[in-house]
Amino acid sequence: MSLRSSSAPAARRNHAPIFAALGDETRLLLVAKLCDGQRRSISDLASGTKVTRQAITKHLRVLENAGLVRSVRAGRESLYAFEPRPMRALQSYLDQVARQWDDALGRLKAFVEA
Amino acid sequence: MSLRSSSAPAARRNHAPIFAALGDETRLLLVAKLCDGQRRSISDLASGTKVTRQAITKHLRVLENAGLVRSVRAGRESLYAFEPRPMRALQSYLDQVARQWDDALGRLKAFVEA
DNA sequence: CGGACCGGCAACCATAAGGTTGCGCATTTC
DNA sequence: GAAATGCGCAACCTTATGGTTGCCGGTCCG
Repeated sequence: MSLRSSSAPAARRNHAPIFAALGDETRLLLVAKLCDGQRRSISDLASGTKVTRQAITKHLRVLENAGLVRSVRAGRESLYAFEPRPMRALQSYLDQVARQWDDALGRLKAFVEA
Repeated sequence: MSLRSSSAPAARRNHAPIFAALGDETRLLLVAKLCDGQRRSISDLASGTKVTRQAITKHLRVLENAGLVRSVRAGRESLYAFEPRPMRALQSYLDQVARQWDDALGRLKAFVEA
């Protein structure tokens, strides 16, 4: 399946927001903190960063809209947890691109050696 | 190696711009077109899209600054080629995160069954 | 009950991002 | 040489993004 087949545009439309959500240093930090499986509160996640709690809240919402984290309200605090599915989707997308590239190189090599 | 080890911040600083560069539908389309190994001119890449040539030029510059493509001037046209290294870096970063997540799940499972 | 803690909401600000139009300059092509 | 093609640059516009401050409502704990 080529990346330009009929289903590819949908794939791009789906993957672009996830890439965008990961395209920020602060959000990558949040993902790194959360992917150890622990649920964490906003204040917990904000401590140790240079920005305010509200900024972290905004970043968490971006991640949540991309499906990369999930939040549950627990008493007075809301706990965030990592959600692995979108990143697995990115992995297979990158694998597709890499495979396409390797195939192209393979054909070029075969052509040169012919 | 944990994602929060001393070298992890540098990794995030390096990877965030690449994720950001891929976080746009139009740029994902450009990457998909280019990862077949063919060099293409700007006008070529712009044909078939809904935006103007200048918009495509801007997107190509973003991709180039992220190291995802390389451009060579050839006569009156400038040809763009895919550059695989940054995406390979993203692959291993995503693999790291996934591994960390899987390890955490494994520990949780072991704890529950203990 | 009263204070401390957690978080949501709204307003606001500065800058970046994505896109357009217009123009000019090389390079091809006829 | 003249027309057409490919591109870069600059100006401009609109909206998104990342961040802040201030305030207010729950919730927990003494």
